[in-house]
Amino acid sequence: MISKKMKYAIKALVYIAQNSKENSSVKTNDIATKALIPKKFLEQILLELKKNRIVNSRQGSMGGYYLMKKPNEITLAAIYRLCEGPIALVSCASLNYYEPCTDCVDEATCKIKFALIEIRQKTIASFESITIATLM
Amino acid sequence: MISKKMKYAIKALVYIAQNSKENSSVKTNDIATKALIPKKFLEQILLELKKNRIVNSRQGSMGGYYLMKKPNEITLAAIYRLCEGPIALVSCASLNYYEPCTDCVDEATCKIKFALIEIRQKTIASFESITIATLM
DNA sequence: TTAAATCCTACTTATTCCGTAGAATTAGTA
DNA sequence: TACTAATTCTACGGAATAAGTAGGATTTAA
Repeated sequence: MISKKMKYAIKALVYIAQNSKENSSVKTNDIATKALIPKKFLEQILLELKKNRIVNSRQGSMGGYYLMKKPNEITLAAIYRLCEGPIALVSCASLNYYEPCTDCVDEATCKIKFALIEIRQKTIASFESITIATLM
Repeated sequence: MISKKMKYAIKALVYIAQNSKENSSVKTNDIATKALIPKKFLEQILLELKKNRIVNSRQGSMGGYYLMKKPNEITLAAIYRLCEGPIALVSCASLNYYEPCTDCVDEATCKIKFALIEIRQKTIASFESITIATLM
């Protein structure tokens, strides 16, 4: 199960994608009330999305958030990595966040690792097939 | 990422599968030392696996644990549900543990839900393709 | 200058994770 | 019958994470 943080991130991105006319930005307040997300929590999430260059923002009274990529370029895989961490089920099967297991008997012959690498590949494929465009 | 509990459960089941001759059982102590799992933690995990009829046990000095199903009948999906809960990424997309979202704007038209149901199907398929037999 | 927005940091509260401890129970064996 | 070695059961505890809250600092359009 994903965290509320990730669910809110998805909902917020979908809302922004649906409600931004050209050159316009969407206010946190709007997103929070329309998409039913606690506002202060949403602020933090949007800041993190910004740090990861998925959205950008304008400050000030006409400010708000807008997407930095096209909706079909923002994949579930990217959002997942950002909110939940590695997609692999164990760190030793992760590509981007590889770490050896502390309790591994013999990594070279570990069949669990190889099986979980296969699972990772499939999961990445299905997470990359879903984008914000899919969800609008 | 899966919990240590689930990882230990997998390792323990593989060890039991590999080390049980006919009608023999495998001691917690053996599993713990050979598979590098904290013993007291392992005890709890095995008890839970027993409660879910994946293993069974004999008490007493010749006691220990043995599988209640064939290795190729124990799927990663079953172990996951037992250790981690629902496979679906959100509860409203879950088959066995369905619950409506508290923050849903309109469940009937929610595209996130439908997308995550698709993901669930694919995840279940890949989790069911791996069994203890695959990992021996 | 002011109102309205984002930005930043810290705090809180509850839950889950990862074990540890110790005693009770069971069963084989001398 | 007593001993021993195994599982079973229940509780406890520290650390980390989740899900927010709070309050102010900063920025910008009007």
